[in-house]
Amino acid sequence: MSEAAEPAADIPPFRYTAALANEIELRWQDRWEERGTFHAPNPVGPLADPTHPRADAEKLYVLDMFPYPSGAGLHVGHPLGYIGTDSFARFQRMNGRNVLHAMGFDAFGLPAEQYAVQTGTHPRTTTVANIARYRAQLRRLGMGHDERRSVATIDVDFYRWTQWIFLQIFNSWYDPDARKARPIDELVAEFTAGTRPTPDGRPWSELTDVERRRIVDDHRLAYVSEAPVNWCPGLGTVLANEEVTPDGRSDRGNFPVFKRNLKQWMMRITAYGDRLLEDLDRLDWPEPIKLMQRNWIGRSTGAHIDFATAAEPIRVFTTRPDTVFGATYMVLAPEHALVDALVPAAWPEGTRPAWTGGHATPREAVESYRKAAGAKSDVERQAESREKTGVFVGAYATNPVNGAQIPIFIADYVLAGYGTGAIMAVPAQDERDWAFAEVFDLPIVRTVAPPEGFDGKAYTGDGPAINSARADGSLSLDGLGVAEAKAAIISWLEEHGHGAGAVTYRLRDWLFSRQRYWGEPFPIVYDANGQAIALPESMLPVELPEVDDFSPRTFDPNDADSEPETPLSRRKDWVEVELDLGDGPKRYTRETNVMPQWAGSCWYELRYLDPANPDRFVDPDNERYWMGPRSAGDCGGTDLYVGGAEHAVLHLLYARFWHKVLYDLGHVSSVEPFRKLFNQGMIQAYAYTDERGSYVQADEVIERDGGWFHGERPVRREYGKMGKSLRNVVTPDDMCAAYGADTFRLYEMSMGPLEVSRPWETRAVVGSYRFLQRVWRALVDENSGASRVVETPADDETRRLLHRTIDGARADMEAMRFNTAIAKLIELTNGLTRLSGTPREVAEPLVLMLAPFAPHIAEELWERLGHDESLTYVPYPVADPALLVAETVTYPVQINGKVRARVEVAVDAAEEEIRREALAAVAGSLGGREPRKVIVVPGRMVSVVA
RNA sequence: GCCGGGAUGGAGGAAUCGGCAGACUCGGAUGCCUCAAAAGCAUCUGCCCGAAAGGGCGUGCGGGUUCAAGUCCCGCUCCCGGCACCA
Repeated sequence: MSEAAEPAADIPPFRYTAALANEIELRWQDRWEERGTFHAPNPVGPLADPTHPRADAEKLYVLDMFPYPSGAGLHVGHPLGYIGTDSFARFQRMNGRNVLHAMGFDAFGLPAEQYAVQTGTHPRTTTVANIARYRAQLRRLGMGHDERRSVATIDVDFYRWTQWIFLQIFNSWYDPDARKARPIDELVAEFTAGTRPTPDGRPWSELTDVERRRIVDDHRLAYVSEAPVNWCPGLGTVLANEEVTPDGRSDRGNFPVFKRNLKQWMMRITAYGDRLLEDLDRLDWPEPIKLMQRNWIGRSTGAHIDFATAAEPIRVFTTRPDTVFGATYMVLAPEHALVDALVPAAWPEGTRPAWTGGHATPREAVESYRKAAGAKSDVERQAESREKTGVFVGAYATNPVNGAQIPIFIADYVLAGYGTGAIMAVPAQDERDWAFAEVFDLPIVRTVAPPEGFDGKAYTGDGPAINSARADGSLSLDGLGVAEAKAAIISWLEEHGHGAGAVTYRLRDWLFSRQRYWGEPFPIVYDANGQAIALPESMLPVELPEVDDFSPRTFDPNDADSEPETPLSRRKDWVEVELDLGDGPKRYTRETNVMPQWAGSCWYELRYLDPANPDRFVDPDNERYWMGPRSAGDCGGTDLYVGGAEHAVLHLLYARFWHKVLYDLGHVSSVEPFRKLFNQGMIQAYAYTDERGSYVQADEVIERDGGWFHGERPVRREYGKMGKSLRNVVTPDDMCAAYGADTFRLYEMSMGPLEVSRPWETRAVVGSYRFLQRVWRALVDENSGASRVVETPADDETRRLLHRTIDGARADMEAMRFNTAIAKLIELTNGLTRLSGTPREVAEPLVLMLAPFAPHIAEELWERLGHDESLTYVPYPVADPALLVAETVTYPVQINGKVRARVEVAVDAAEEEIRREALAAVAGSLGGREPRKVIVVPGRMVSVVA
């Protein structure tokens, strides 16, 4: 029988127990809140405070990726990054910085909406409750957040500015000559003045209003366009690729999914491709993340080449125009617009049976192949990457450089969305083309000589061009390297009107509308002509209206031609409005899509700076102070941004894009939103399944005899996420109850480097608890509660240990190596246990160094040391350099790489003396022989070669 | 398949610039305290041989460079993350 709830009677009354920790923690959390301890003063506006001790200090903006407040609350994995940033922020406050650290909530999103569809509970109700829970949990962990700045994306005062930023983007165009976004009015002015030609060359004055409107809309950074999506009539929604199963059905409900075009709002992020790419060089981000963004943007240089056909010419993009003499066939994406015009009535004379797919006519073959390709999801098209499929369309194209007639195929390894959706196939220099050529027995002509001994198939490397000359001698690339050959062929193509040098990107424009309820409404109405019109700023916010039913209208699951009807579209009284937009009252209909969840996370870091500003999304002075460039050439942005690597591409790219638009339009002074990025690892956990494959409660599993058991039954262990369904969740609340928040924080920071993922292990938490107990015991007598701090100076050894600790801990803290900083604090503390009392000159710096990790116990001990004020703004200890230098150095002496002896010599000993001492120490091992070589590395070691 | 990252004791990890591998913590062992247990404290704890002294081996695997390699180079294996066959 265990009566664990009752503390044993003989525990000393003043021991640091979980109960005492909880009492201390709740008290200090109240005190911090009352005193506004973590309020960071702004330069201007309601949060300005010239009397604040850090009002004139150097600033530091520390940012976490804000969470989506899920119904399950936090588990121990979530706060890892938050504890890291809080520890860093607290350290930097002690270094005199004015630190801004706040936490908001990314609160629009699908889970609350789906819950609402199921239960009828308004997503706002659920979300607001979840946010309250998250706030309470974070407060309980002792986060030093400025709670005045805690915003949520669902707040009307927040999303009115999300809408405002949308309007800025809508009312802008990208000027490629200026390389920046400019107000759309300036474009109109240029057209009107005739300084910018219209697309078809007609004078602006001769165009109708609708024509003008169309030209302008084609330039906007936010625009409406047909975009291919996964339309699921059975659910009435568009699905993400990951929600579509490999056989083309919906994950939820198993309905058919159709890939088809729908009218969608798009953002012209591709206009910023080059700047998003170039400015990566100015960011202090992990190289792997930058590389992922570079690959995602995927800028490639090459050429467009036009291949003549019986119909219109086929334009291809290629990065290897130098290999055009080796183009022996062409491949179009099955969806390519030109395919229908190319297909003849019958197979041409001599068409090989293998090319027809067994069909009687090209039309049949094409349609059958398209159907098969259309039914495949993108995932499946990838999975089948090895087995090349395709079909001849029955037509030929002319290779412009040598006049060769080359067959045209369609194949799903060519994607409609990249480049021009068509390729010239050069099997000798491209592996996929080689594989396809092998399947269809197509000719292979090498145009780059592979190196001697090359026995592979396609050769993609550099080498002299071969077989690359026109018969009439007017063009020859032979002998040129790849780079020179590219330059030569591009100028030939340009001269003869067959093509031109070109750049393409992998990056595509951003699909920005969602056919859902729980998101920001667009500040857009449509007029009688169906033209999108931006609402004026004065009509913001467009509030999300209440609806009876949160689900979209569903259709017959097989009705591929159905059109989405969003929840908002059913509120006819909201959709139909009469407005005066400057030309008298008229009737309009509102946009009934909502924005994607990304919208709020694209700019929330700016709102933290000025959360209550009613006039602007952020005051320019506040933005410049917290995020502005620090020097010429600096890109500005937050000083630190911590979050998981799963956002490496989408969120971080979208947020950079919005920020750059705001910069171009003069609304912010920083070029980039996040100057420095740090990717924290994930806390993972073991889960256990029994013989039936059901999960068993993980904390009831015991390890014995090299296996795992739940009761008497053996269970299997798997490693991965923490989750309710896996029955392995451990919450911070559990840890606070068992040990207190300080122990929990300290443990998370000491488990390993912040950037590394690692398994959670509850039984190891006690190590951090014991450490805090030892610190407490060093300063407080457990039996009497009296101070154990003595005013006598520390002995020399203890003092040197202290200063080595300060020196090392400070360096570790600067570099966010919290685990090794904590190890050093433990060593210092362990060095105090042999003393009968703890000298104040050691106790005070120890408490201060502990404070970033375990702020509550540190505040409590600091108060017991006789200080009235919180230690939040007390300077972090500084080491005395004189005490860091040892008097002697112990040199290991190696013979042939193995340590055979050690010698201790004075720190300033001459090399000759070290050498003499070392040789004397290993004389026995050498047996009188002369060493062949002796290497003395000052301060390190001596190496003898026998 | 491609791209990126990683692999160190029973476990998490340390070694920051090529210079003593295993700091610190968990777990384990032994002892002190205790009627007993818990808690706490102390000592030990990479593997193998050995009673010990001592010796040998050792940072995923195989090579290489070097007086010296966890660290650098070449070739593999496995694990984790990302992916849009990107021409």
